[in-house]
Amino acid sequence: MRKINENEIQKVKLDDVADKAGVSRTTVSRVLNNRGYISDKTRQKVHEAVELLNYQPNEIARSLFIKKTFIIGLIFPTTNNPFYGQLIFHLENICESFGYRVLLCNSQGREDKERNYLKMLLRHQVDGIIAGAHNRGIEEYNNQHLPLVGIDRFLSKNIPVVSSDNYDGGKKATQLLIDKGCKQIIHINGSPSLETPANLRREAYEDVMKENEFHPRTYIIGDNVIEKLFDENPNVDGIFASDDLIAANVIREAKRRNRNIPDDLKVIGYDGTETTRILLPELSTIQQPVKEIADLAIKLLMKQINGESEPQIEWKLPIKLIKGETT
Amino acid sequence: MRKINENEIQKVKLDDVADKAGVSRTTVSRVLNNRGYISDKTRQKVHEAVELLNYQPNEIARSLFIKKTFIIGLIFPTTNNPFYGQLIFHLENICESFGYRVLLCNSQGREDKERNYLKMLLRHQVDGIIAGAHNRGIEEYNNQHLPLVGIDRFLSKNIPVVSSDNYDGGKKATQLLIDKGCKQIIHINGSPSLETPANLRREAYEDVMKENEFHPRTYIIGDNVIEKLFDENPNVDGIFASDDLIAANVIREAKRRNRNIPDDLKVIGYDGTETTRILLPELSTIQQPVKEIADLAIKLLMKQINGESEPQIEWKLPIKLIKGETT
DNA sequence: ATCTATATGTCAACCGGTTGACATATTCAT
DNA sequence: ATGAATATGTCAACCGGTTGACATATAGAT
Repeated sequence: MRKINENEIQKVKLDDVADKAGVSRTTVSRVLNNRGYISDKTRQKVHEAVELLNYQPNEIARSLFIKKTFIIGLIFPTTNNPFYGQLIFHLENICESFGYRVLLCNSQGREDKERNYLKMLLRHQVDGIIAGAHNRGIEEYNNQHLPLVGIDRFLSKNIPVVSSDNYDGGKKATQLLIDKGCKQIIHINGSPSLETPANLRREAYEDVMKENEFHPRTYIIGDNVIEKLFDENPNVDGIFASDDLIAANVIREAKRRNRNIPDDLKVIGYDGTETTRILLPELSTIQQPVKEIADLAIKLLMKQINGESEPQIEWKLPIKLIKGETT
Repeated sequence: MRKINENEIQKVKLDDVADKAGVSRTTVSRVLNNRGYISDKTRQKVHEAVELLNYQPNEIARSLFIKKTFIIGLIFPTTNNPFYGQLIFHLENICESFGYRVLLCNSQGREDKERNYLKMLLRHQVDGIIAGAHNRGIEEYNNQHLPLVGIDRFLSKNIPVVSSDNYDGGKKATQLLIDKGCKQIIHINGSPSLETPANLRREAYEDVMKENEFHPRTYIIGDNVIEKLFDENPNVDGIFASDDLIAANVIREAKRRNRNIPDDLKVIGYDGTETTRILLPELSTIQQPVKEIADLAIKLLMKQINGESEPQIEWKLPIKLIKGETT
């Protein structure tokens, strides 16, 4: 560090290292990037100077020239949710192992925020984006030739989507309730207007119900849905919630109404995150392969970044049925 | 977008806009940044060109010149934890409202990772860092004159630390167990070698215990601590866990041993995150003011970024005792 | 001694913006 | 008509790296 004048402290830059080592700027850059012929003596002088000055290359300057930032944008509703928290953890982790860093965007399910984040990421020249936000109709996703992968979320018809096998999950959840003898099974799901593969959970639920000659009934998440559900269906004896938090709310409401779980009412959720397994281990649920989803998403993104082609658009990973004490 | 040759597609740049609008590069920059005198006619021409070409300024180039990236680095153990997930959500959110973006780093409690992340953030020229990672002795935190704020974590003696009132939390938790009639109360905590204000939870526990003429006993988190705790203390009737996930594990083990909660054994946790409140609402806990912590941390960071001085180093925010069914 | 191949290093343009210094045009007062 | 003030815009240097083109030195071959 070198003082220019009071208060202003200049960061060490390449030229300082070059001066110290008694070589040119280029030589230092060559040494640091291992390019061209450099004698051991020079190499060492440079490394000593770098060490001595504690030089940290300015990635911004580097990025500008090489037109690559090694930054991936992540757009998800919120880290304050066990599923996304766990997913983002793995995504960040894997990115890091590939030498990429991660700009985090919590879109909070708001289309305007998502759009702004997308623009911001483009201005920041990110090398790719992984999005699992919950909005549709962001046309910006289409006309960018930017590496992009969706998680549980259709972004545009040519953009790969990675998700768990939602249909199978919905099927297994519903089947479990039926096998356990439930007669009136209700499903709680997010709005079907969101174009997400998670809608397949509902589809599977309806298919299985019909196959077994039951009448499917789905409630859409919203204010007081759970209370309404219980009020309108006093005899409900099986509930398939499309995520574990909803399932937890169902359980709470059931307790409030003195419904005994699993005797009077069986409940199964969806996600099976680590946090849920710890906080609510008795919950039956469909566990998503979160790490595998993250792995695949990054793999597909890296392929795009490296210009390799990949025709497959939809990717489904196997889920796992966890039978707990709530069924 | 303008094709240079096959496959390569050049992003629209300032010069393209200038050409389109029939003015110079400077003029476009002036219009976009509202500097100097620009006639309405010129201004409009430029805006039209920007619109037409869908121009997105390259923030990398801009950052390089103005020496400011509007990026804040966040270093925390993992988003896959309800407390950090919620905290990071708020931090990102508030940053966004100030026009800053966030580079996320999951240090996983590993000192080497934390150190590497720190270096990476410096190379990326972040404007500031908020760290709540769980290691000590990262000397790099000291000699950087970089805006820095710790959350629940001492980084260096001049770096502000924001935390909840851990002493008060520990006191209230312990006192509650005593008030409820517990005679043998045990505390489970992280390693005291981590220099975190969270150690005050333990200190308060010990102080309150002694005041009440009880013998304090603390177990450090590790393999099978909980089983060991029960094995070694068959008569334990109160457990104060230093976070809610541990409390949940305690509850699970207690059930396995057919200990009735709260009759035979009372349990209280710490954190009281939204996720815990949903998944395990019956848990008694000390709730941290997560959003307020985030607010204050960002406020302190912004002060540093703007060069304002702030003598206070330690900041404590009030916690809230939530009495649930486990006590 | 001359020529070529191999090492080693320097120069200067470039990435895409920003901005101080400067040039020109227009308006207004004297 | 002249000078000063105001309006409008251009030029070129700069941010801190990277890299192709080029210069020089040394070694080895003929």
